[in-house]
Amino acid sequence: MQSELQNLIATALDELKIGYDAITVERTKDQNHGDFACNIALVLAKGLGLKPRDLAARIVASIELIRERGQLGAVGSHIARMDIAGPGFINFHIAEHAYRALVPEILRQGPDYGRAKLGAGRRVQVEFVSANPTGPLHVGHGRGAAYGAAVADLLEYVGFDVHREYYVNDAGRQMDILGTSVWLRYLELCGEALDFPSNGYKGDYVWDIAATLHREHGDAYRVDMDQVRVGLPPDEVTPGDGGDKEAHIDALIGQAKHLLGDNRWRYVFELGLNTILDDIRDDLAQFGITYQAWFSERSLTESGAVNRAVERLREAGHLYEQAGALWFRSTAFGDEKDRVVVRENGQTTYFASDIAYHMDKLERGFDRVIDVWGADHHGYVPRVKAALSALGDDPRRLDVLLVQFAVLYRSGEKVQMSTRSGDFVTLRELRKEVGRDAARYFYVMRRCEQHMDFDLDLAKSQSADNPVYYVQYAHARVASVLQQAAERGIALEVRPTPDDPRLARLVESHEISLLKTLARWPEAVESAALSEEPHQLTHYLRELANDFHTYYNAHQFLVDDAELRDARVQLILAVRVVLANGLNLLGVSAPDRM
RNA sequence: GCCCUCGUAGCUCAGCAGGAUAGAGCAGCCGCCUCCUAAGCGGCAGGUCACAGGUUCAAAUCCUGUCGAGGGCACCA
Repeated sequence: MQSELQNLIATALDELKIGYDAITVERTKDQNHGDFACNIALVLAKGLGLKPRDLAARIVASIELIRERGQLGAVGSHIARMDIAGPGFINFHIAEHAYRALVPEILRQGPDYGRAKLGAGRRVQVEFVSANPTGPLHVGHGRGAAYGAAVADLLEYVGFDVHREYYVNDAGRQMDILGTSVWLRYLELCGEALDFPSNGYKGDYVWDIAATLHREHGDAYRVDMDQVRVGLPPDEVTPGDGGDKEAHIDALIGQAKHLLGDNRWRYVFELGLNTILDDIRDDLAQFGITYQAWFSERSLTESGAVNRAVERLREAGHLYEQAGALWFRSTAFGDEKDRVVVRENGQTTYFASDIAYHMDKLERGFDRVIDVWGADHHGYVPRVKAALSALGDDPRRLDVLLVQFAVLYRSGEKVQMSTRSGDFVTLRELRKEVGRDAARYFYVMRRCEQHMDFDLDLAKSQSADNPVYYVQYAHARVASVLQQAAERGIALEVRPTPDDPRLARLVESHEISLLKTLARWPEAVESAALSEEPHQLTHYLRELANDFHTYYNAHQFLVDDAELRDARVQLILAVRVVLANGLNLLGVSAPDRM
């Protein structure tokens, strides 16, 4: 509709021999301004030395002329009226019959109503969550999960070929700390007395993994604590007690690797990694999120991709040595400071892996690559983009979406969290407490760059205040009406046929406004997808549900007049289709009964 | 100190590739079930769009500065 109007105005301007750059046609905010508005007269008036309203009048007159010549086609009959308003806007009023014709169309398309081909099959990779497998997902990851999944699903819906990926940080010091934590808990289960390191992972899940090791392998991994303690620098138990928790945990990792030997260390390490990864995978699946790939960081080293990336940077002349380390001159590409890629000890950094990973992504041929990261990683964006530029790639192919933290509130109180101490709310606990639907919906209600207050009490409440139930209830109500019809033995004739004359019976203001809202759905999807803002969907759905509830309260659907009844039922069936499509895109169920 | 994000109604937030009288949900007040689920609907009230400049036909929206909130500035991941 919008593009048809744009073409129409373009034709009129050509006719008037007026040049222009772009024509914007927008939905109006105010019903009194019609359905669509165009500001072209305001934009062009000054250059032409005309008053905006006069120019607008000439454009409208030109359109009328074209219409009289019968050169407008279908659009011509869709425009009921054109007004010149305010400072010089041209307002278009769309005929009601154009809206009514949408009902059979929506019913015919069903789950595909709103689907688009904008992406034209272009390949997009969306990487999201990618939390370190050092513990279960917590509520912070939940937001990235819900948001990333919604963006991916939206892009797919508008025609992109979407590849969802989870980057598994299965290498590095944090994983070593996890392996060591598991082993120490295991030693405790074996009866060894020890002071658990302040920097170790203290969550109960570490005990669980240790218990598995103990149950399946008895004392096979046991080492005398006196041996472990040899040469161990003191831990920092309370701040300022002279200990060093970093040095302490690093020494413990060294002891674990040394005392267990390669094979046994590897086993403990893998047990921890795999147990947690399985848990994360299961957790996300129950949250309605599945991936096309789980990409291992270690595989980048093993396949030689990391070395290859470093080599490419070296060949391009972007590396230099200093203080025994190899640095990437990222400042040449807008970063704040240069970054180390190979450490003094010869090990590559996490950043080097990330360069290799992003290089790999682009080599795999994705037209676009989207990373969903926590906002705490924002400082990381310039250096990754710098690396892509240095490799000769276009950094604009990478889009990094930063998700702000979610702060939980319970009875008005902020819920405190800290990963390391094990004192955090897991995603699993959140799902258990508020349910998958509420969690998925609440997480995407806000723009991702907006700090979010997650009100647990509201998410749990089965009341009108809860926006999820509000939308789901509208869906359930439609089902309920059908149920009623069946119980009363009313035979509904609601198979969609084009030009169904009975639809002309939809004349109430509630019906017209509902039709207009339904017509906006494809635009809402397109806008939400292209701007990567699923919250636009939640706003749209609330509006649609509100229009429906208002209609429900104002009019009876199952009336005696069969024509009117069938027309109304078709309308609410169309509402059900759109509600279901919207909820489905957000990973929320569309129940028939509540 | 430098960088990023944010500041809109009592609260939580939309609106921000400039557009017409700044919207919604909670909370508050007043109404609506002999009728398809009241998990619903209608109405009233509520604003210096943090502040100060600038850009222009037009600024909550763009630019600069100030103040405030959060985050980031590792040879950690």
